[in-house]
Amino acid sequence: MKTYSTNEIYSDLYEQLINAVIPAGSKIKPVELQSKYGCSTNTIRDTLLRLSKIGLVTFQMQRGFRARETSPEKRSDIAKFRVLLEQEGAALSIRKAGLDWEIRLNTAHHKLTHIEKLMTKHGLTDEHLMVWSSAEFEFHDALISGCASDILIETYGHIYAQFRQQFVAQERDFGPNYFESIIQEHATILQAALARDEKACKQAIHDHMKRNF
Amino acid sequence: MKTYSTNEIYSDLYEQLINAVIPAGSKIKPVELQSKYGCSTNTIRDTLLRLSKIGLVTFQMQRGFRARETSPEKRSDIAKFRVLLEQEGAALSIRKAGLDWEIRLNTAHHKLTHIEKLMTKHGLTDEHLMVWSSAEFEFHDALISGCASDILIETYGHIYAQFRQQFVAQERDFGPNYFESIIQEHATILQAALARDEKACKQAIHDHMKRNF
DNA sequence: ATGAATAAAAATGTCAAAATTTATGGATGT
DNA sequence: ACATCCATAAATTTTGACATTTTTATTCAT
Repeated sequence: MKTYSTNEIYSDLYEQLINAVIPAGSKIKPVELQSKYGCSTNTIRDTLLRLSKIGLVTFQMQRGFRARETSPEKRSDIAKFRVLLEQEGAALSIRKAGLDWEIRLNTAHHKLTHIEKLMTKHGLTDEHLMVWSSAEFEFHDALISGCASDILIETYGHIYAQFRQQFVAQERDFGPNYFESIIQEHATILQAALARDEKACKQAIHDHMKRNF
Repeated sequence: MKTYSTNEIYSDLYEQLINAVIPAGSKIKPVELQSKYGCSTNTIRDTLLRLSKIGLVTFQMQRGFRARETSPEKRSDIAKFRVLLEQEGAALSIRKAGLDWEIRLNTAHHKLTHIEKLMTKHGLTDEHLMVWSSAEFEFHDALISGCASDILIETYGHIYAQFRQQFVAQERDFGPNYFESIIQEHATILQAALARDEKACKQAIHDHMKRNF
């Protein structure tokens, strides 16, 4: 049986929360995870406190931990907030960032479309979805990476994680035309960003997310 | 000697971080706090992990805790980000909120000016500064409280705390005309908000903070 | 002197168990 | 049937000891 280092426990729980293996809103009891990870309850507690920093886990004194709850209102809320941050980050990047930002963004987009095309062809395995998931984050992260605001980037990371947690939970029709739309939307965002068109980029970000409002 | 409950330890450390009694960037060692609070090092660790959620404390595996660092760039960064969130929160409130929001805001402003006038008269004791500090937060919090976005309000709270931590640290001339300007700025924000003038309100928020950019 | 290597000290992380608090289920009385 | 109380079980928090890692101080060779 596999043994886990503390960092691996963190990553593993992170993945499970992001992918709703631990469903949003469900209670998380250190005692139950102890045996799986082969460590003390205290180590689990420690890890869960660290996960509560990014907001994937909520914590209340004397009543332990929960995977952050979800509801239609909360999903809408987080989607709108994500748009706000991403629009601002992208606009600042367009205004301030240089060539290396363009390259970073282009690279991330290239990787992303590569995977997305694979997925439209072969359908979506769990493994593909995992890779896509991180490529998608890297693209959006690259988009705002030239904004020169550490706190915005940090916060965006948290919000993106919560967004994933909330939306992966609910079933969606990942039909073939779903990914085709997504591919188009990402391309539009990229184009506007590289053209240094602030307004168009904000619009494209909004359009990309509006199905989640 | 006073004994501390865990929640009191949390609050006490919170205050010390906000008011730079624990200076920004300094190391925080559980062993040293243990004796003061009469508990085990582990309880301190637990509390510090919880404080790291709001960003007052940074944590790195194997190298413990620090009060979040500060620098001119970081102060500028956090001030601008605070403006972004507050502008958005205020604009949404203006658009969506009703009478109870107006009352809440008005009440908070009334309390705030009351204290600010006291301070211009009698100079500023540490105790006054403490009261002012929380009244100032309550005003700004009330301003965005009608935005109907829990995640925005939650995030704003964290950012406001970090803002305090970073700016209280550095000396400022709290001269008599400092507070007079502040009083005027708060009044301008209030007016614009109650007049439901989104643009003017955003401008007033920007002007209120721009000395910190 | 300078810097790498090493030893000593300090700080941090992990554990298992005890103490505390909260949740659960059943008996009692209305 | 319904609520209240109590006893029991379960979960959470705290502790103090121990293992590991990092930091600091010292030695040694260049």
